[in-house]
Amino acid sequence: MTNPASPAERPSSERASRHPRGPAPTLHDVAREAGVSLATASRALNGSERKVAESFRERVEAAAAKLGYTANVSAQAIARGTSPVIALLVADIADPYFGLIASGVARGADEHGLVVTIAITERDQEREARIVRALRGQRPRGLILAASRTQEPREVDTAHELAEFARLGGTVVAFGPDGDADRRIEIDNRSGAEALGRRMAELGYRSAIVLGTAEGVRTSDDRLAGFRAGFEASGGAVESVRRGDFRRESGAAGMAAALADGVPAGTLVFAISDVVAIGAMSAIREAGREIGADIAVCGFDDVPASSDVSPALTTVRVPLTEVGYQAFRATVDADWEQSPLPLEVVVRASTPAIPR
Amino acid sequence: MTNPASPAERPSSERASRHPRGPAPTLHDVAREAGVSLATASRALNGSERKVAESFRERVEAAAAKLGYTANVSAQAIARGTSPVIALLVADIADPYFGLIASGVARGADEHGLVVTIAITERDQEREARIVRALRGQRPRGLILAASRTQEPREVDTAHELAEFARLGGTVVAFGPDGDADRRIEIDNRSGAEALGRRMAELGYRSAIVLGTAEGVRTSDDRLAGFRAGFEASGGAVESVRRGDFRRESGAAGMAAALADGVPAGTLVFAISDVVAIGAMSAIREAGREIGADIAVCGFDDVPASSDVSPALTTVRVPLTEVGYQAFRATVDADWEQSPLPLEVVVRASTPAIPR
DNA sequence: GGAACACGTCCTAAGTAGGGC
DNA sequence: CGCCCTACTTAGGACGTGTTC
Repeated sequence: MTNPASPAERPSSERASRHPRGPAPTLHDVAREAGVSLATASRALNGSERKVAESFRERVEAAAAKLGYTANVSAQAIARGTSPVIALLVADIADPYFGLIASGVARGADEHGLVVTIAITERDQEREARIVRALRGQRPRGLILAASRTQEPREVDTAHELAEFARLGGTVVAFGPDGDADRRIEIDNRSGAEALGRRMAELGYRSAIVLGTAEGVRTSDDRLAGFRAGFEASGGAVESVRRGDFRRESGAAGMAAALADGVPAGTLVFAISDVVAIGAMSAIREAGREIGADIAVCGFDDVPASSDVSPALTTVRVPLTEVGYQAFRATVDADWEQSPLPLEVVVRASTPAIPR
Repeated sequence: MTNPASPAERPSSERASRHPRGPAPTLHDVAREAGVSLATASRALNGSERKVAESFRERVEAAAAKLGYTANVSAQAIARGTSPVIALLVADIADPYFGLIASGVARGADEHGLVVTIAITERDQEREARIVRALRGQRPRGLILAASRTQEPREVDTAHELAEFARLGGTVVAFGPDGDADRRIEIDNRSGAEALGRRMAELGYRSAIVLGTAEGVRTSDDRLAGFRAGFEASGGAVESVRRGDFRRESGAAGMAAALADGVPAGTLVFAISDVVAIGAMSAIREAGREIGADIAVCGFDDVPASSDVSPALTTVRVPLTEVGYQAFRATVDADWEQSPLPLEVVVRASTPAIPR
């Protein structure tokens, strides 16, 4: 008789597989294989500061390799009281804005041997609360809230979840001025938009339409206020503000509505983000108008697509990958301080200078 | 004297926080608070099929809510022998191709109450092996390899890691014909590209330049072979193939090189992906040539940006979010079978019909 | 419904074997 | 010889759950 106590037959409903199934080798198995004690094996592989003689270490490592051993992270997490994961909450991972941020977070995590778990909030407060609560169960080292949210006090639910999360020793990093977070990543949307507004006025624009999101969303409010301040201080006037969300379709719809109401030539459209601006551009084109000399468009973020549309989109460059990387650092570095995140106005063909 | 045995002072190097730190409430705490046994609390909250009297369940739930209890996922993972996570490996999360796939995976995971951990392979075999190995420690339910890889047999390293992963009961889902995976998501790149090639020939194109990636990358090989078959069967000829990678810059560089060698008007450029095609378009524009009547361009994927560039890019639509969703299902459904993933040629302005 | 064990790891205490001084 | 120092071993508790009896 061979070893396995109860091989039994697998229920046929189980996934078919060409591989023989079996339990994962444990540290115990490795120790036995190497002929050392459990404690030594533990020290040799995932070791503390205590030293292990070279010959023993080699034996243990050889045994581990032979058995294909990998430490059970869950078990380590329980024993150590902390698990090597960073949770990242984004509104929509298919949006390049969040894709770039995620990219930066992932790079940092990789450098530190941490794992990134990602969740989609869809900018829904209730969903967000549910997710934070579920993620709390993972006992992550840190939680990065990248989805910009409303200015209004968060519903008690999420605030409570975040507080609870922090109480367990996790660091909460939020984008923007978030009262419930331990640390904040500040993108100076206001100044960036202000510089953009000034620059547009300098180019000769005097009348602008703004495509924003619902009032109360910080990112949108700041960009809008900044743009208005800069544009009006230099002689421009914001004619109207249309509200939508951060999606391309929202930009197209908002622009279409504006066009239906009539948009004089020489008008500038400022969209809250490049993605929205690109949606607006498609609406302008569909209406048979021209982008640039006829209707000018500018956005915010400098997403890669912005330099690929034509005419290329004028925007404010935000170093999003760097932003993500910093958010990660904020999560793990004890004495973290935000490095400056320089924003830069990038003028392209979508906003030609108006000849006087 | 208050309770805590050794409050001690925290080392000042520790992260500052406005929240009092403390251990997470455990099931034990909940049971004590509710005045029931541990087993009952466990059954009431994360319970198996066994019933718990309503009055007890209520008491337990009330206690849990009061204490802000959340089950420790790691502990559950150990006890149950499996953890509620799906690992997703992509080459580059900032690439919209993977962003869309990730979006579909995340949606599926959310529906099933699973967590998605994401890792970046950068299409580096060694990195991939390392990541799979590290992820194995998490004992995830499933592993999705979305990064297309080379056709050549994988280095022993990764193959072994994958086999080991499967042996522990995890399902490996790979894109393309991957011998080491339990399940495969097949995108019919060849047929799609063939249809595109035929269609381009029908539009009147007779001469094409192809921008591909290094030989051996399945996705690229299939698309290239399919395009060539369709295009040549209908009277076209592929003049040259330039190799790069899947990034925008690669498309720009490849196209710039081609332009330096001379590209006659009426030539069609087929790029291995939309992202590459968009890079090529920028190079064409920079060279002072016109996209469309002069040099036509088509791509593959139908990434959102493709309909936003102008002229809009002709391409093959791949339902990427659906692909991601299906990859997720393949991971959890016992009797999964791939549903058809229809590809569709989308002709836009970047490939105008050539008047004869 | 409860008591007790199992899951895989880390950690500590106490003991032991060997080497150099 | 006795001493200390080092690096091992054994034994067992702890972590928070799920799951027999």
